[in-house]
Amino acid sequence: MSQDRQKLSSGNLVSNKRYRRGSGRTTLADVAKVAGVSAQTVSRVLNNPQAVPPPTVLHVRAAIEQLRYVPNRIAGSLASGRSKLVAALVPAIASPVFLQTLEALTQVLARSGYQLMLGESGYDDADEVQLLENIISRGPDGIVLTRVVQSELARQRLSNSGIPVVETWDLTDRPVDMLVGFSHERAGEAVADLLISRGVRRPALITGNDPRARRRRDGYVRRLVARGMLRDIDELPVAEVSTPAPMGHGRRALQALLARGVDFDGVFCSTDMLALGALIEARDRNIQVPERLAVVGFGDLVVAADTSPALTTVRIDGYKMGTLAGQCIIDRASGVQIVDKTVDIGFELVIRDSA
Amino acid sequence: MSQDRQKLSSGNLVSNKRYRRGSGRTTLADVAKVAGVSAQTVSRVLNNPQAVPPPTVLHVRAAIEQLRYVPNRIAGSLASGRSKLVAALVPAIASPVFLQTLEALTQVLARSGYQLMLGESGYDDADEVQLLENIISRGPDGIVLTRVVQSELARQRLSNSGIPVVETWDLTDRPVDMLVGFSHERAGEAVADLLISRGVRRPALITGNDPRARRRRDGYVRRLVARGMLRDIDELPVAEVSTPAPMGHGRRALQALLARGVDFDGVFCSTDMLALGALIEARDRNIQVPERLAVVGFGDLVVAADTSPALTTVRIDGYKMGTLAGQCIIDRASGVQIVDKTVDIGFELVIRDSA
DNA sequence: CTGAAAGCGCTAACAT
DNA sequence: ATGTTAGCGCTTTCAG
Repeated sequence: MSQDRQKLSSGNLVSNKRYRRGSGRTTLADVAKVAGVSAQTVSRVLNNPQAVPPPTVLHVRAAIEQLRYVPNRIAGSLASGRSKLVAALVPAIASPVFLQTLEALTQVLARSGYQLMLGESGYDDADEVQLLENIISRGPDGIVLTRVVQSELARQRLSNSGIPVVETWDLTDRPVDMLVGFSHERAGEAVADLLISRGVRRPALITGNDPRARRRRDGYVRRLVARGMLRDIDELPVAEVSTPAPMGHGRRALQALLARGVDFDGVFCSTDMLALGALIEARDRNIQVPERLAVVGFGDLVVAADTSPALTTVRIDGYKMGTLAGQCIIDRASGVQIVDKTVDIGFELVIRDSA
Repeated sequence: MSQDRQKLSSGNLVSNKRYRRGSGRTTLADVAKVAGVSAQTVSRVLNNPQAVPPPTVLHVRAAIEQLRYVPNRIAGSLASGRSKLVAALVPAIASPVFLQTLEALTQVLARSGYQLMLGESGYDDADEVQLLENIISRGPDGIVLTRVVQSELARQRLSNSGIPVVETWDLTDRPVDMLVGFSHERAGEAVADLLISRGVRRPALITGNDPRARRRRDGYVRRLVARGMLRDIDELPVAEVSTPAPMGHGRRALQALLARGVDFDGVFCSTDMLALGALIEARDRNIQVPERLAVVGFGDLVVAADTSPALTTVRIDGYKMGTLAGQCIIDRASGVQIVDKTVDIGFELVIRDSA
């Protein structure tokens, strides 16, 4: 299979220094030799077959089969400057929130021959820069972030790299590059309005402690105050848990709220996971939902439709965000001019039975 | 910043052909020039600093900072034959089952400077070979599969590639290379025993249709037959749903089973998701769990502990599998001899309230 | 401890 | 339509 490598074997008149040889794996050159064409032609068959007459294509393909040749894309990437790799960064892999986005992204990208590189950024900004530098050094053709870039240094590194960047799951006035997201503040406001319209008089809040949950809280509180339900945030019964919060935290948060003895008849949970926990806890305590307690979640996880009572929540189309983000990068790679570098995909209230 | 590139600028006496130049980005050579050392020394500072005297290290690091140099690992990978990339393949990204494995993997790998490449294999074997070839062509230093390799062709391609492979979440007599998993048959058997020991007389089954769920079913049925609970599988009330199955499928599967009018007092659900759905449906219909219906899940998702009643299930340590798989690859990369190429991490029955 | 040379396997640019 | 040449940016090898 690789006994055909002998270039330089007798040449090199200067000395008999023995510099390293190939890895022994089959290369383009091997295929070219067997097929009786140049390496370039093999490369064309692989990357741009319509530039080669069909008989030649067939012939070369036969040689590829025969040698079981697998191209080395690392070499290809170095030569071409394109890696066909896209990096995605999520705060926490185990969090179900970004799964649909990731799945959509993987699928759009796969269709165009891209592969996904996954990184975990955490919720804090500890080594944002370092992680990004590691990613950049691997030369992806695009970077998708499921959050907005935090530090100024990170944003500089990103734009210096020249790599297309898509920030998602949030909105900002100063995107690094492209942006596909929605307003957490407005989502919070919408939930406040909803609860009020459902006759809730004394709203409460169960929330994660990440920046985006805080902004949902801010929108929620602002609107509650604006509509005269509260004087300020100190009047709101709040249970804060650390992100990412599993369902159990929702149960215990509702317990904690109840234990305070303050009366409330509606609760906005900053994630569906928390809401699910609240729902279970309420049921266990025979608190009627939504009659005695209205519960609203956020995210519209797949499970939300099948809880009992079915969860009223804010639908975020993670799938769409992933698809759009992937499309942005593919478009950019193929030189398409992106007109709207910022897309607000909005959100949607899904009224089910819990509020 | 990159005005220092002039090698060949006046040379090249033969002709003035203008072949492509560099990308314009800062390279190792640029740093070397600024620091007044050779490229080699800069490379050493980056990859093996203890081989360079501290003052030189500092000096070179300053130049790196000054130029905001980010190494090009693609070039490094090509030259060294090591990419510091590890590929992971999961059947479905949106499935919560493999999340812990993925997270653990990402974390162990990140600690050693590796980055994860993620691929979605699907549950069927449609283009296993093609996907693998795509992965292999990117030269990962390891491949982690969250299933056992199906086709003979795929297994050949993998072993020919010479890349370390870890299959996980299953057991087989013929692993491609390394294996970290557990026996689905035995898990099924254990559930049968558990249900019987809890006084269940007429067991039922809600199951996904993927190969591994089938093997859990096989173990379950075999044991039930062996213990005289059934004559054969046809006597078992079974609801089969397609994998990956969201919670709603569990609700509807229980409905379907109930609608048949056949009596049963215990049900093994092939995933926790299905069990959660069954639990909700049972509660909605006022079927007491576990008194009138014992429910057992599989997987021990984080939520399982916080349902009501808390879910009795089979605990699979996905985190451990991910950690071990990552370790296998790191060890292999550092030349450590792996003694046990197959590790059975087993499983554990977690008895809670639902059975 | 440091540097020069060679080459990793491929593709872009140019020439035919 | 196909081949030739140079070079992508780094690391390995070898020599000082």
